[in-house]
Amino acid sequence: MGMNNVNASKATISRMPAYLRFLREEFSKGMKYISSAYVATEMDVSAILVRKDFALVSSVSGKPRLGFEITRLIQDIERFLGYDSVRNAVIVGAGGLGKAFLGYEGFKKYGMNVLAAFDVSKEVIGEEFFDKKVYDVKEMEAFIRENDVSIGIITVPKKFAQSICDELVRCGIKGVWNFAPIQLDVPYGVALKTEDLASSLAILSAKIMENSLEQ
Amino acid sequence: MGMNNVNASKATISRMPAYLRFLREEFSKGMKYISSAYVATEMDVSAILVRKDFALVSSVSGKPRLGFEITRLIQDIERFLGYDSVRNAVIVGAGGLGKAFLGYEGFKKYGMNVLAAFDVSKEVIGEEFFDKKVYDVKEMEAFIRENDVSIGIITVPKKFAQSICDELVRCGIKGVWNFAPIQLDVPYGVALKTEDLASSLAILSAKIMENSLEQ
DNA sequence: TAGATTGTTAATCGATTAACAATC
DNA sequence: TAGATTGTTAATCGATTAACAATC
Repeated sequence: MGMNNVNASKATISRMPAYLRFLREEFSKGMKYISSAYVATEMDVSAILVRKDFALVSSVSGKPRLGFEITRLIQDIERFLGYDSVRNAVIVGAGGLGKAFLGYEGFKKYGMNVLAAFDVSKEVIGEEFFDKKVYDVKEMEAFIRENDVSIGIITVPKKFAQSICDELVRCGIKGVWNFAPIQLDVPYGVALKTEDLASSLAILSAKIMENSLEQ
Repeated sequence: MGMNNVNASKATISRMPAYLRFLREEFSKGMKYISSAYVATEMDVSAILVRKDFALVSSVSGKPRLGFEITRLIQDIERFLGYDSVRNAVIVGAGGLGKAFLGYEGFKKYGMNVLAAFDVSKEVIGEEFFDKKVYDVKEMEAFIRENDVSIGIITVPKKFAQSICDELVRCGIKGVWNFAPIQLDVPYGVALKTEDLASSLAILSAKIMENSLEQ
């Protein structure tokens, strides 16, 4: 199930979804083969890096003069990313962000199936958003165990984030995707990925500053 | 205005907001001085890296045996990140994610002031979310120029993202923060940061896979 | 064939870590 | 003073790029 080559670097892994999107689009335009140089110019990476990345995930090599067979690449990347075996996920915190994620169809394309949301507020418990229901957090453990849920998405206010995280871990979750602006502790063996908007914004601001200095 | 040292690496910049959050919290607990070793263990980075990072943003050095003066560090990081001069931003696309961002108070703490949202749908134009109004996209240029808006946040469906981005650039925006799952083109001199959820999810999945192999 | 494009090996670049002297 | 902690210089590690032979 899922990713084959665990030896791929973090950097390589993080580029894969973008390659996949690009390749799917080119394929839908009727392209059959694609060169690393073409991918490189369109995607702002070097051609050598593209070849290295493709070599890492693909079982077949590209053909000199022709390039890489797009359908094959798509298959290989999909399998590499584990999109062939969708993971179940739940959202904890049905606030603005939680609701937005409930309605985001795209996750399915990324190998993740969001089943439901959980919250403590009576105002949202029982409501449905985009055909997905919000349950009482008390029902979370049963739900997770019954539905083979492996990912917990945390979209609660930061002061509740650690305790919700602990609860998810206790329920046997395999990975926590944290959107609260706080550093969480998870035990060894549980995967954690925190989205830090402040960090991204800092990078953007730095780029803006850099540009303004150049002019 | 804003960031001082442009020589800081991307990696260093992206760690700064997390340091800042941590230092603010320790300060609120009554701490006056802090050692790199303490920051390191609490934040899962090495102590040497903490010292290197601090040295890069701070005008004063730490004191042997005592550590770093927290208030001073906080000031220095805030100035480094440009939090002393807040940037104005607008959101384009008042869907689920756009609305969630309108309601997110945290951006102000990160040096960004979201003024309003824009959309094409008559259903949302004129509405208010968390005291912030949704305007017709047609009014965007005037608004951006009148209110000194430097950041455009794109939360529209991906098929509209590039044209909205072009429009923002035409309005003189300095930086684009893109949440649509698509690679955008911006001209030289305009900063771009794309949040790629698929990419983050791929990293999380990879970690989960890695863990499952170890057991 | 000639030429475009691949895959591989070595070099470079950037970021992190190790070692250790300096200092309060 | 002794010891904790800093800042700096060198070493290592990881990722990207350059060079180039292989090949269809």
